[in-house]
Amino acid sequence: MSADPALRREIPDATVARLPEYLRTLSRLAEDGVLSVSSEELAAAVGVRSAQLRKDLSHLGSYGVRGVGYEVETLALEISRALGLTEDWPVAIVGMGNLGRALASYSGFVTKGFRIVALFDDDPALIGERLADVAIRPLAELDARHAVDPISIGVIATPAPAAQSVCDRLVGAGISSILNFAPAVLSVPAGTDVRRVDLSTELQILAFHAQRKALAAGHLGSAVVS
Amino acid sequence: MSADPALRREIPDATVARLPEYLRTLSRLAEDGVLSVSSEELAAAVGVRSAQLRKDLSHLGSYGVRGVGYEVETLALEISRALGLTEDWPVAIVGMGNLGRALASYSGFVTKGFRIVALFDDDPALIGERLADVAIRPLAELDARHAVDPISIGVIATPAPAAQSVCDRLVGAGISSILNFAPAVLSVPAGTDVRRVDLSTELQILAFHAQRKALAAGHLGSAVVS
DNA sequence: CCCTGTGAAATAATTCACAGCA
DNA sequence: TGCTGTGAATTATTTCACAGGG
Repeated sequence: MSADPALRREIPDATVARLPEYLRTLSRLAEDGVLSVSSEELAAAVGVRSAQLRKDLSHLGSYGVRGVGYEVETLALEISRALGLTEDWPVAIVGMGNLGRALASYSGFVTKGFRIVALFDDDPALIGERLADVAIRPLAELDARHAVDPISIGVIATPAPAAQSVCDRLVGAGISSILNFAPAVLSVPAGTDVRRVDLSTELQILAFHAQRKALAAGHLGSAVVS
Repeated sequence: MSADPALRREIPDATVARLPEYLRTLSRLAEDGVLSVSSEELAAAVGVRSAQLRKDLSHLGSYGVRGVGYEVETLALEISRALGLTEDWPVAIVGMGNLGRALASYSGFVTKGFRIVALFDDDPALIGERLADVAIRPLAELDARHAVDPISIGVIATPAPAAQSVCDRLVGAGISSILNFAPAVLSVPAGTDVRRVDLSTELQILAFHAQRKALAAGHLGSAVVS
């Protein structure tokens, strides 16, 4: 009589950000033949505290068994459902350079419910090449392709200068969920959801931590001169 | 008489996570010839609130001018310094498939103070090939390479099955900062800093938002049946 | 004035600690 | 008994709102 708790209640952003990680670890456990895990075990495998894991999962509903733990298969399915991965998400990737190719063959894309249905690039030398069973087509065919068989998510993997114009084409075709790997900030009309992945952000944060460690360890800062 | 405020005080993680984005936007403004910005303008360009921007920057020190704003160049330099990007970070990339190649040529790596000094892959067909002015070498040469000219950060861009053994080699060579793009959770000794980038996480979060929007808009969940 | 930098207030996220069920 | 699920306490982050310098 009521919809999925995962969809009714507000799930905190911080929790949503961790769900993919839980799902990934559960998938690994399932591959290893593990049938059941306690919050303590799963939390350790993921690298969070068990209380946080339980609190996070409580936002999706009650899928554990008191005194026992969680059934791996069931929990993985419920997290998938909460994330929307049980729906069909036809994905198009634009830009078939090294990054686009890496994404097209990235195991996490294919195994997690995303269906790569179209690959676009305007380089004539690449047109017709097949990757992951999909032929590369020129971007001019986007609208026709979208009309025949709608695309839910567009992934931009072009160099930065092309990103905005590609984005405009995607939006123009009616695609409102866009994942942008190009190092460019895109402007889009309201109602379009753009997320950007910057491959160097984590490297910069790693440098920050390395610097702190170096300072704490040996040569303490530039000056503790009196 | 005291070290850099950026390095003395504790900078909140949430702030550190946003600094690369501020820096990127400032770089773009600098390219466009903008000399000065107010917190209001910069915050709008980045997509955060001006109060948050000012609070974040206050953790690094006082680099603004009251009544005027921030000098773009100066602020970019101070953020770079806080992140440790004014230090030299020699980076090695292991795994020269599509992802490794994409990373080697990723503009964000090179322009943000990271120096790619070594590329490794064990595929004999790739040995000797040059990318971004660096020749691909077999991983067996890691220790020798590290001894001659130390590597600060190792980037793993191999398929998942190879990731743990590559990681062990990096750690064995004495590299304690590792960025892992392989879809695998790595175990490392204490003192090693590993950060993982999962290319599908953001796609999953995008699907989550798309699902919510779909539910809110039209067909409201599976049941609001009385 | 205008805009920064920052205490104080409000909100969000995490952790604790235990009630309650299998 | 063992472990989940969750209120309550704690801690972190964000936002407000304004003092104060240029």
